[in-house]
Amino acid sequence: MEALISHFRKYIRLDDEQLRIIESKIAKRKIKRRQMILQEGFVCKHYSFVSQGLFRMYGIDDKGFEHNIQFAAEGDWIADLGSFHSKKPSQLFIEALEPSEIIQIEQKDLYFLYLNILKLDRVFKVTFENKFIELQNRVLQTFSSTAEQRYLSFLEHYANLASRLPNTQIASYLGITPEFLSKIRKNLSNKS
Amino acid sequence: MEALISHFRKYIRLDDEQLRIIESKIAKRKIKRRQMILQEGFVCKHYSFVSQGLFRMYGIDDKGFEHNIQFAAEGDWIADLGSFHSKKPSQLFIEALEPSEIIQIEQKDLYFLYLNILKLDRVFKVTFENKFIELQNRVLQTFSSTAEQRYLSFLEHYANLASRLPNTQIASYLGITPEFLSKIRKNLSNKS
DNA sequence: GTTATTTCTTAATATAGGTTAAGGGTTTAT
DNA sequence: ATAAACCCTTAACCTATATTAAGAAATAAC
Repeated sequence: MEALISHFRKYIRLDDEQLRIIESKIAKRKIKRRQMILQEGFVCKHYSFVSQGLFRMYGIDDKGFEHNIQFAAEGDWIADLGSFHSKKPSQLFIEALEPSEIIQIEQKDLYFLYLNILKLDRVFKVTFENKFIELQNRVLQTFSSTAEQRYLSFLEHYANLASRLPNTQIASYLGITPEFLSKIRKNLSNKS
Repeated sequence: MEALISHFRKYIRLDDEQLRIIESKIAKRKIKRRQMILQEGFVCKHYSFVSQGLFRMYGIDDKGFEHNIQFAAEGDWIADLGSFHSKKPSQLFIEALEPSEIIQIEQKDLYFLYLNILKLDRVFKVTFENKFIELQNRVLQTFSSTAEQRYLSFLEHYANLASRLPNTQIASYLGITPEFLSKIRKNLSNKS
């Protein structure tokens, strides 16, 4: 659980009593490669903090194609926030791409923590604000750059992830097919 | 200033002293149609709360084309959050599409308010979380639907905005050209 | 109320990226 | 160690959307 506690401590100070409360509300889980922690049609019941491993969140379109909307590695939170708060069935899947370990908080427990440790609002305010900024850049880039530019920018910006992900998964995140990514990679290697 | 105060009161209770502090840190401004409140190359120095009117935030690509990344109408916040917090020059523009009125908070004042009215963290946590959910849906939709489906979904979901915006602006938000939107609209009217 | 500016539409042509299909390479699980 | 599953690449053909250009319609400014 240390990973989560030190995550919180980046933003706020916590006394022993507060630590005790937090620890009583969280649970550690080991997740196997390929295992889903959320499936379409189910309500997203947990926030999951990744202490080890790698996940993807994706949706499936009319034609059955998957579209990655987010990856989450060590130090990231992952959940379908819409489903979590509305308690409506999710349209998304969250799957482990590597053997992983997560720390989970249930909805009622998170609300309890928000009420009893007011500073947690700050932690999550900052987290959501940063994620929003990141996503907004992604939207702008999607509309204003070619697939090749987006691929290069992904490699540069997420070098760590890129080396752990199959190209298939990167292509899906970039909004292109694996075949087209392959063409891009060939072009790039010819250039240099 | 009432608009902003009642916005805060949707989320938290504020006593008279807190109201006084907030009111001392905010400023009302009238903005003309076409006026920019942020331009590329400048640091975004304010959070702006729209009490009246309509804005768009956009970026410009290599070829000089504009891409709308967000609209903001009554009750919305608008700012380049990345530039605001990092104090680095923005790559974005924020322009009034209608004669408008905004309530602005400067960076140091917002930080002061965060320190002195802790519950504001909750207000902005919820705001950012909701904006994040919305944006994530937009990303998924961008990759998994055709332009026609996205247009229909925009009309349905943002009926209010749609009726106030020229199609040019909607097209830019959807990531397509005005010409192609025109073709889509023709197709739709033939269908029905 | 007129004029200037912006917005919308149409149509012909062009292109980034998708689809299909198939073979070879790599991982993974046992 | 081996079989099974997955992943990557290539190539020919296809499609959604872009580009260019130009006129008509609507809106804003004076």
